[in-house]
Amino acid sequence: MKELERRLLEKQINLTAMRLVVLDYLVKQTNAVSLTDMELSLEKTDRVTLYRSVKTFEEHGLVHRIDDGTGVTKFALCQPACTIDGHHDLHVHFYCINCQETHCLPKAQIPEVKLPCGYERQETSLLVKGLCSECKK
Amino acid sequence: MKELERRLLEKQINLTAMRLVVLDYLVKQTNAVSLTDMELSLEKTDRVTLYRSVKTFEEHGLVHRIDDGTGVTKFALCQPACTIDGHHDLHVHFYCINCQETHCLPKAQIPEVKLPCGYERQETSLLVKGLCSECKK
DNA sequence: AAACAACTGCAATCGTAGTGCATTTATTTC
DNA sequence: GAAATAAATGCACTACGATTGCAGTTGTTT
Ligand SMILES: [Mn+2]
Ligand SMILES: [Mn+2]
Ligand SMILES: [Zn+2]
Ligand SMILES: [Zn+2]
Repeated sequence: MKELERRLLEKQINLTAMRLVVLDYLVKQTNAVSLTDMELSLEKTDRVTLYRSVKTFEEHGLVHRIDDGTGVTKFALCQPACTIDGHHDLHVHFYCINCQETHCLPKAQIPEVKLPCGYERQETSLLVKGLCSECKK
Repeated sequence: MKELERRLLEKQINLTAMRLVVLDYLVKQTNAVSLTDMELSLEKTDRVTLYRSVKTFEEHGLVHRIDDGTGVTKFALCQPACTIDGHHDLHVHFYCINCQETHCLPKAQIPEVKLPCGYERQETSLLVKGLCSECKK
């Protein structure tokens, strides 16, 4: 439990019961989750509070949001490098069209992209859709 | 005008007045557009009909949809290679955080991504956010 | 011209994101 | 430790894009 608290404090996020519950849930996930996922798994939690908890986490560099093309935003824990000053992780995300799960692929870094002259890059996201290793079998 | 008709027939899309209007609009755009953009620009058009026209265009490989992270789907004409059998264009998309326009960057191809063992790629999308050449000046 | 298929337009629904505000809980100040 | 202040929470409600149902229209076929 101390581990969860440490993780919040490390990112300068005030401790609350709710946030500990949310973080506890997030660390147990093997794939990215939506607000609805959380809402269904964590009984007795208000969606808006979840929304704001995750938003706080995101602003402090504890979680990042993932747009997997489904129209529903997913969230997952960040790599340690992310701080309140910004997200500094550039990994690929994968959406399985069979099981419909969204995974972070931290080992697959997003390659540098050559932009046309005059364009300035600030963020890059790369999404691959296909079959995950489980569904491929 | 014949040009527009040819373009629809080429993709095996039946000709209708509405579809010609929509295509005419699309070919004049320099950036990706949302349904709302079309709705506002093309007076006297029903949003649902636009929705279905664009959907048909997409299914026949005439336009592709772009998820630029704003939560609103954008559309743009495809490169010629796309057919009813699928979209075969792998270019980068750019969202300008200043002018909020979304551009296709057909000259910036998406590099190949190494996936973890067992994953099968089917589609890839790469979005860069930043400042476009106009807004950078 | 009857029969059929494709297309269109209006109404209505769905689902997620987001805001406002009052209440509760935690922290600071005296 | 009580009052004042700030932060967090929960409920109600709004906003808006996506999508469906269905009836009416238009276009084709025989
Ligand atoms: Mn991730
Ligand atoms: Mn494009
Ligand atoms: Zn899968
Ligand atoms: Zn711009």
